[in-house]
Amino acid sequence: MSSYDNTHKPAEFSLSAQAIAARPSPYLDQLNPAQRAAVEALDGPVLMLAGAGTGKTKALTCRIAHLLTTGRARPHEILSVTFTNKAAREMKGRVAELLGQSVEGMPWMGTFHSICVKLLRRHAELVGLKSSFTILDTDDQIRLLKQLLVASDVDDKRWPARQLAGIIDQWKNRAWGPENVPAAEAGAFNNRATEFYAAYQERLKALNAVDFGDLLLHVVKIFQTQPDVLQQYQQWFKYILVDEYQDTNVAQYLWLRLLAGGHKNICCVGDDDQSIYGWRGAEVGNILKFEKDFVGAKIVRLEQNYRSTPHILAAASAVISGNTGRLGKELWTDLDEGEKLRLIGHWDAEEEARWIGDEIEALQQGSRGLDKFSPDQMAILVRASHQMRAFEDRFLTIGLPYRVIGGPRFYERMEIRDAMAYFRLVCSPSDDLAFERIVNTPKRGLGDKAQQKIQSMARQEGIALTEGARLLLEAKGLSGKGALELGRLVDGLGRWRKAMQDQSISHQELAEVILDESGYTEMWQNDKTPEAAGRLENLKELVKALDQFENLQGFLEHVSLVMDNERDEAGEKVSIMTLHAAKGLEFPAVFLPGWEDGLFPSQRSMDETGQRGLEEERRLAYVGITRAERLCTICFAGNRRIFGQWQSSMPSRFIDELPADHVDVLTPPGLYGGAYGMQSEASNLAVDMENIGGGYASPGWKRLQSQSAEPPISQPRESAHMTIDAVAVSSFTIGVRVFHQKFGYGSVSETEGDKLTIAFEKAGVKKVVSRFVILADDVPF
DNA sequence: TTCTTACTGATTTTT
DNA sequence: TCAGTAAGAA
Repeated sequence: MSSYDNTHKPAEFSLSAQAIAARPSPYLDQLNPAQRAAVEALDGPVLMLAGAGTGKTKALTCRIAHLLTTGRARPHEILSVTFTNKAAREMKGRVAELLGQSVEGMPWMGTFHSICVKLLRRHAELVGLKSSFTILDTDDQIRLLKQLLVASDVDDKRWPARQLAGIIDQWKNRAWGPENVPAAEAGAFNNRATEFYAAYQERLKALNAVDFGDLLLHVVKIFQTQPDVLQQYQQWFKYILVDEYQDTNVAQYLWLRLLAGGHKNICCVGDDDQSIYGWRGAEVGNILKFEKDFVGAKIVRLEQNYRSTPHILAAASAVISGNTGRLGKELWTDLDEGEKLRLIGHWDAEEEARWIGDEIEALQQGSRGLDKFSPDQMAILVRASHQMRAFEDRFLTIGLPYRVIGGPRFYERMEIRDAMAYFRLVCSPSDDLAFERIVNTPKRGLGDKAQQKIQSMARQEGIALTEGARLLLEAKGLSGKGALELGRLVDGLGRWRKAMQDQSISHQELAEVILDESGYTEMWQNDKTPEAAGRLENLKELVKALDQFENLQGFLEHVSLVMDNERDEAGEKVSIMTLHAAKGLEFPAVFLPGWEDGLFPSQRSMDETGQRGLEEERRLAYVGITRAERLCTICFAGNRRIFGQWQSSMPSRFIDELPADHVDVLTPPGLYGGAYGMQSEASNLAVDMENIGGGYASPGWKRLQSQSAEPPISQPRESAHMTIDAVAVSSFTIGVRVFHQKFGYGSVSETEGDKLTIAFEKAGVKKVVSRFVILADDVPF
């Protein structure tokens, strides 16, 4: 049967286990040699370097199946960690499929966070918490910090709570407690970050609450300080599997190291080339130094790609080869050659969106000489979400069905969070954060002053806000509408709580009653904004989701970690998403717009983390290209409106890194078709392309572009030739009348280097780079 | 207290 | 550009 090394068999390899092991393992036959090696190397540390599209999940799930089938471990002895709930679900499903039975018995398959919740609920008292602790999300976290800042008289304009939250998160990612922050880092936030960090942790403890970072950190702390507890789990988890290891942060790394310290059977799967979450604390270093951390580690490379054509792989490999310090992989495929990548430049983002829209329609019809692609086989992957708008606008006008993936998660929506705050308050009346959130939502006439009275009453008596409110009412500390409404709220909370305890109605009905009687539903019904209907819809969905849980309590415990945005909108639609959201997905045809320096690679990335940032951007490019199965189209635009300002840019330096042999350069029809009335002579392609971005001097682009034998798609219709004059900067002085391609006529009102402020007759006052306007007198008519 | 208007400042976002 | 917030008006 399998070929694993017998000398590594555990001593307690019992007869029954052997009998189980004798069962056939047909799944092994579906694996290629590398995958099979990764599956069969069961003992000791293993690093599975799985390139994009190499069947990583298959190997991982087969490994679990193999552990079970060979009797190495029982389902509850395998710790299997992923980053997302989606990945965990998929893994569960696929293991079940392999084994032909459900894996309900794998309680330790889940996300880092969900597993930590489970551990922390068991051992909460060891870090001074009660096991009923609540989990705060980013929103609660920021509001809490804001309170601390206000209490310390910090101007939260100069020092926003959001920024402090970011700093604390980063520190938690690196497993630094308030005492451990290195002196070199402590200068952040006006030298007060550590101080507020400590205060924040105090406050969390008082509220019996944790944030996402704490979930890991507390567990690590327990493991570090309670050897007996650690040992118990080290022995319990015979085998550990980790997905997306390149995305682990320091805290997660420590957690894994501690847990793997016993049996040392840890298998980490990842791809250093797909590490794109460095800005969130992920440490590529973790995967790079795996061999050092886990002595005797076996490294298996999965390099056969089943997803993409050779052209696509060649392009991806060429781009990623620009990075240093890689573990190194060479993807290959035995698929047919397929289409080269396509590269095309446009005048601006609208033109880019128009062209991609047209192209998608053409591909649907099969009129590009290729197979037909249905809309759901095509995706547009952008660097930044603001790029999506142009596509949405365009697709709406041409009636192309699309779906945006990503965006705010379900449970992050305002209405869901409000509703949950009500539920929280009913379940635990001392949840002050929840109380603050909903006292005046819907509007009850309880403004700052009334809320302060409640606060001071509660603080005086050392009680929760709900109680404080009750006392305040009894003491007649409020009057008028506010008093009446607050009374109704307090009564309501008591009534709902009682109903919950009596179990007189189902928890679903209770939820509806709460939302109705509190006036929350009504608030949205009376709302005239276009979103209101959707919000009511979401609330309905929330109530529906309750039926998967025993009671409100159970729902609240899981919801913050488990509810995601998996709305599988039916229908064939083109997907629009960020490159980050696309990781792990694949599409037959992929469009990668916005490949311009400054946008992609993002200027900010490069400014903030320099070379490291650039390399992460390059990995993002690699992720983007490798999403494509058969057709990959890269676009860039010469001009883009960013924050309302027109900016021109150079094609991305990553375009220079594309291998010319694998790329077709297309000619944008808009240049000739006169979408903007701009005409040029067909033979003048090079000149015009230079003008698009304002002097495209990038050598790679010139090289690619000169190779292109592609004739113009459409011929000039009119003879009027407009030259964009790049040397005329000096002739733009204040008061001069000028003409701009897009904005029309206007007069210069200010000059600043090569930037002009122009009052356009139709388009209003704009700042424009001088090379995009010409003197009105020179307009050839 | 709440509604309105002016201002500011802005990637990526698994949990 | 536009969303989210902060200070002023009813």
